[in-house]
Amino acid sequence: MNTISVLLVDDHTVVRSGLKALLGTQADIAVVGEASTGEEALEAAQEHAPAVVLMDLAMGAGMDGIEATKQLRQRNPKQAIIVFTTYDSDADIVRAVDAGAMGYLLKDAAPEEIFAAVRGAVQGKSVMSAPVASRLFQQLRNPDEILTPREAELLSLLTEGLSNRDLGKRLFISEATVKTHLAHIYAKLGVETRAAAIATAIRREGMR
Amino acid sequence: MNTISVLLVDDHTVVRSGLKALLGTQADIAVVGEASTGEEALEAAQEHAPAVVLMDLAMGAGMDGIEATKQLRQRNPKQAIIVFTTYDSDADIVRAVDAGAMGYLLKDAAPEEIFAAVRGAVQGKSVMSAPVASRLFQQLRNPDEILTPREAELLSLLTEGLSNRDLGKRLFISEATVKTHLAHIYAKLGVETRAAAIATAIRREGMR
DNA sequence: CCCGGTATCAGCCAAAAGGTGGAGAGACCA
DNA sequence: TGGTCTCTCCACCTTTTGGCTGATACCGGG
Repeated sequence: MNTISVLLVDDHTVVRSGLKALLGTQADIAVVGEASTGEEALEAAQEHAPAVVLMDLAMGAGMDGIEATKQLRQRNPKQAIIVFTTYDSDADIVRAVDAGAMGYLLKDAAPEEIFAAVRGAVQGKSVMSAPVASRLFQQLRNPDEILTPREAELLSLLTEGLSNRDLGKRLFISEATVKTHLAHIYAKLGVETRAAAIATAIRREGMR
Repeated sequence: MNTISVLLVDDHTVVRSGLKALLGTQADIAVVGEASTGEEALEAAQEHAPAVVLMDLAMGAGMDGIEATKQLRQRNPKQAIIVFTTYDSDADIVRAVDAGAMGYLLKDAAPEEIFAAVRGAVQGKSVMSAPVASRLFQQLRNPDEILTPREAELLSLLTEGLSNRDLGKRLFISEATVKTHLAHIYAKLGVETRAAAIATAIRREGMR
């Protein structure tokens, strides 16, 4: 069996060395490079031609993991990329899949899960952590919850704490229209108040 | 020079092994134990009597890092504990200091920073990452913004999207009292609506 | 060509939230 | 002991939100 070459992309030193140590225990897996930013990842991929890229989404500065994933796939459509990140937000999962990620692991994944994901990726298999799979499933099962572009725009402004009047001014629509959109958003999110909408929006689009 | 014994507490396998590898490069530092939950941390500290504990705040399940820190200090007031976590939230920093943490590092800290923190901790020195220090400074400079315990409690429930009535029921106080607290919170946070309060609260207490 | 989805707007009414001002009780500290 | 902080509560009033119903207009697919 060929050994699988892996490129690590993460801005946290400890995470990189942890992954390296972990993957080093496997005879058929070898870390051939590391990068701490999206830009470095592109260079390193060019240089080492890794079979699999383990990619963090949140990079301290510069190009983020999603963008790096897109560009890597653009340059080499066969490149296998596994997202390896801390939080599982609906938005990130969808964006990662769109960008062309083969798998989506959370950082608290068990070592076996990580090994399986790396081995699966070279065979074209998708592996993802259970919570991620569950969320993806939810997304597919609840198409009701997908907001229209306008609604999403409004929701995003809503999380800034704006009032209906301000939302109207900002979007050049009447307060009545704002209320209509909000009612739809509440229904889709399954909440009754703007407070709850903001809470779910911020939490699901990003963290925890 | 004596070698410094260190206990690692983090629910992420990769973070633990990364730290272990990193600290292993230093002749005067030795990892004597690992724990993935607060409960395990207490046991391990009892068993290994480490000079320094590196503690993650967010533990997947069970006792969190703050609570574990408190209890460790209670059992051994001289125990040096360094918080080592991903995000730097104002609330967490204050709570960690209250709980008795000696230092506060972010996970993207440079290796040298981590070594310095460990070495400093055994000498009673506090070391913290620059962003953390900056936030602490802000806290001290803006005492207006520090919420009372009750207000903080209310704010945290507020971010769940509860109504005033529900807040009252949950905290066993009248709706009038809820409104009073909210008015104070708004003033301290510099916002005018609950929506904005939730937005700032969630954003500042936790995530980027 | 009609239908479903989207985006826009209106009016009405009830409920919730916010602003103002005041007040009493307990804790803590100088 | 007097002052300050915190937590609790009240009344009154205005503004904001949310629920409901209904309407117009555009667009794209069947």
